[in-house]
Amino acid sequence: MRSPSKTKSSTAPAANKIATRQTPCLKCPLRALKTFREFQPAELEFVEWFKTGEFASDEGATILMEGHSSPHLYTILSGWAFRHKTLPDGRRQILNFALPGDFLGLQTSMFNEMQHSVETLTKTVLCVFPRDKIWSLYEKFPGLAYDLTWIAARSERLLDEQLLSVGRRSAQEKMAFVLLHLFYRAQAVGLATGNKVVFPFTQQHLADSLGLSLVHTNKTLKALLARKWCRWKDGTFELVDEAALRELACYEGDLASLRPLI
Amino acid sequence: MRSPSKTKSSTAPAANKIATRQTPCLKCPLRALKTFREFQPAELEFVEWFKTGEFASDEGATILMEGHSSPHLYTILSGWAFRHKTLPDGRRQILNFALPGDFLGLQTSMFNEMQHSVETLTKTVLCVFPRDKIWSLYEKFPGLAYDLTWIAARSERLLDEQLLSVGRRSAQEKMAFVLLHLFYRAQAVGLATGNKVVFPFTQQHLADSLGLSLVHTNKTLKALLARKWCRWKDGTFELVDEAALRELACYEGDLASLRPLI
DNA sequence: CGGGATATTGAGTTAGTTCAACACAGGTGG
DNA sequence: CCACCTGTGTTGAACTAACTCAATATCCCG
Repeated sequence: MRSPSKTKSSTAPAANKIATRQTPCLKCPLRALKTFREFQPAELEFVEWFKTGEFASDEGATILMEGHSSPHLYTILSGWAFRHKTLPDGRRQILNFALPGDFLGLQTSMFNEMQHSVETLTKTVLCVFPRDKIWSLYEKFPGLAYDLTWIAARSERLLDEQLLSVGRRSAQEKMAFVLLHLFYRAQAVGLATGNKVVFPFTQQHLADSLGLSLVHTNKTLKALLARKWCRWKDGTFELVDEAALRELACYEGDLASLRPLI
Repeated sequence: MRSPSKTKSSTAPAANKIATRQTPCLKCPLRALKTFREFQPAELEFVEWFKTGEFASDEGATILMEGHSSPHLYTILSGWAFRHKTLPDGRRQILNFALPGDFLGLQTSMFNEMQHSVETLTKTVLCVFPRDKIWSLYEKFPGLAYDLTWIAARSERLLDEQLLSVGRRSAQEKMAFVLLHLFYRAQAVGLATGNKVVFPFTQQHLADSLGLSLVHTNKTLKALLARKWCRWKDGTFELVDEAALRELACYEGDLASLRPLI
């Protein structure tokens, strides 16, 4: 049996929280991105009403916890986070990473209890929505309801891809795949500068995401970087030979279609 | 690199199809099960209208194909199927299994193109819904719209669990987990007789689901069966020591909550 | 009877794991 | 300012879970 990955979540449950209202949805910087679909004025007004505040969190904070429920749903306004599950002995699997524009806690509103945790990788600002208002969304704004289903279906799609990766790709392929995938996603929300993106996660996070041990993740990463198709130094990832990486990763879809932002 | 699992889908794309209307939703045998929530008369009437027919398929038939789109959504009325993805060189990952009451093809209605395939394991009867009618569901029946999101969130949950399994459980744990999981799901839709269920899949399917090779799957299964906590002979699975299996599998949730049936 | 799909088993190989040591950076308290 | 600590990254060595290859046994079906 594999030994648990002994990751200490550096900070204890969420520090510094601010619940002040700051960014009006109308001026949400994410809406400007061409990644997101445009809203009707009425929809926007509703979302404005739906949003009850913002939540600023430190890095390494646990936003939602496995086995607990939460009265809130969240959208990431800025920052990175990740969803994960752990086995009783501590082995951890990162399910996926969450970037600005991503929705968190849909399970909360559907099932009451979360079966995974969410932890931040950076300082993060979240838009907060009360789950008890969600029903009025379904009643009054079928377009937004459709969007919610769309969002859930999209996560499912990402998970499918991740599952294929963890189950059937070799370590090197997995590595190439995840780096490329995260690069594309970051790029889609405007986090890329040319072919560079700041990656806020550690090798331990990659290991837990890919289902590999830390040591082997390190060796695999080294081997991949030695190919010179990408660089990763001082927290910054740089894509050099996209085609070569895609080939290695068996990367097919682009997953970067137009999406809603609730 | 692992070699592709050379699985030949026995039958070519779907054989014998019958598109006659047979089971009125009102008398749907699945609705009788306590697993599914009750519908309002108006909802039922709508679903009746939404459903355009039934589709009877042979075993081993491909219902939906990766990279293609489909004008239909499906619900399984009877039979087993599975969703899967493949890499260019043929390595296959089974994403999950689908049982009666499960919804297929939500991705079709949200994204146009499927990124996974769906294949039957047994003779299967599917309820057919045209995707172009789905919008009226959102407009007129928020309750059903909510259900659709619920269904998508549930699949996500199952995938989370599956991902944890493939990424972090040992072969033996994976095996125990998947058998237990499928037993529970089959039981929930009335396919169990006492502690026995007919499992229609082969070891190759298990291998592709767990991310293991066929040979190792066989050896792992043998070793598990040698523990006498369950039996599997002539296609019938029998649960003997549930507690022991759960312990081995690190099985936690039950995933068998009340659900909608569209 | 022959062919195809499935299950089984043994033997050798390898990808990935575990253990252990060390290097480096940043942060803290004396 | 230094000593110390903790989180992160690196590397080598030994081990093992899982893989590949290959052969054989069944069974079902036409």
